[in-house]
Amino acid sequence: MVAFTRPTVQMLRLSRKSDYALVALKALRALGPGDALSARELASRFGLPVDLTPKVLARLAQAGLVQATLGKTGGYRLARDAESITVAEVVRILDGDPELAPCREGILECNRIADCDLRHPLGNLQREMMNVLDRMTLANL
Amino acid sequence: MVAFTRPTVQMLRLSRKSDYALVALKALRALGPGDALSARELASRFGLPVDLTPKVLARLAQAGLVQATLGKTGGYRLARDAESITVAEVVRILDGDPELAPCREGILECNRIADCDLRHPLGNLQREMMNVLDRMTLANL
DNA sequence: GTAAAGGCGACCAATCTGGTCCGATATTAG
DNA sequence: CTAATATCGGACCAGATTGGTCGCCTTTAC
Ligand code: SF4
Ligand code: SF4
Repeated sequence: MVAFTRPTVQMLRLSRKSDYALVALKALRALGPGDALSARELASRFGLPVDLTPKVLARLAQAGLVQATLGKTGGYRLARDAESITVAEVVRILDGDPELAPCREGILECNRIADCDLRHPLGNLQREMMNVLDRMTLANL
Repeated sequence: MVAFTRPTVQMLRLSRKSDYALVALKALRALGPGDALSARELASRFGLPVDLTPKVLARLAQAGLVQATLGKTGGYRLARDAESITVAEVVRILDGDPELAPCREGILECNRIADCDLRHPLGNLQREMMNVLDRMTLANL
């Protein structure tokens, strides 16, 4: 019953969580020095999933990117300079360290993994890609 | 019954099809000028899925990366210089043009898409990423 | 004490990917 | 002619990941 189910490419894509995280971080960055924003406020302001947003923020807090204040008037604020927060770091926090080559997908392991002349070049590629994501900071995005 | 089901990150990853394509292309590159390899041979030599390999090769043939020879002694060979075949091109052929930002996931469309100051920066990032993949040719991988 | 906030774990539904199984046709070597 | 190859198409399903929700608990402001 859906009009256009354009199949979407999942590969080489940012996860939704990372996207949400970037949205939230960007909002926190625009905050005054003493202010804070609650997860609920962030969610309602940007239309993010209400129950998922706190989880994302919590991960960021664990990782030390944002600082959480408990209590009734609590909320989140940036814990570090916006210049030191990169897209790559956010991705690592929320999705884990990605591997470009699909050598191990879940339980499946590629049977050529022992002797494959593709792994190392792809590893280099991956590092280059992450470097790109690492050069993009919260400040200049 | 599986020992370590390490959850794998699907994001920022090459699809299996693209991986297979690279494996096959690399093998074709090592071929003599007049020789060719059949999909069946490629599959058995590298342990690729027998029924999927012809499909992948067919896509590459459509795109003009490899040349298919019909008939009993047919097979595939590279149709272009290895220097002109890039990882990015293979990905585009097999998975489509990836978008870094998950603005549209299938039917879902992000509700902030109209006014989002994240899209354009992420678009730039995406272009940079694809440039990285575009600089890696079949020759120097 | 109460309300509002964060933290955490478990769970379920939607979705995508990969892989398989079909079938039919054109082409070429031998 | 026969066999083996490529081409094209589609339908289908099982596995895995992702995203989203629910529920309960702790902490803090007022
Ligand atoms: S073929 Fe090589 S690169 Fe691709 S998955 Fe297997 S081991 Fe990794
Ligand atoms: S928030 Fe912006 S970048 Fe992220 S999906 Fe929505 S529109 Fe795209």
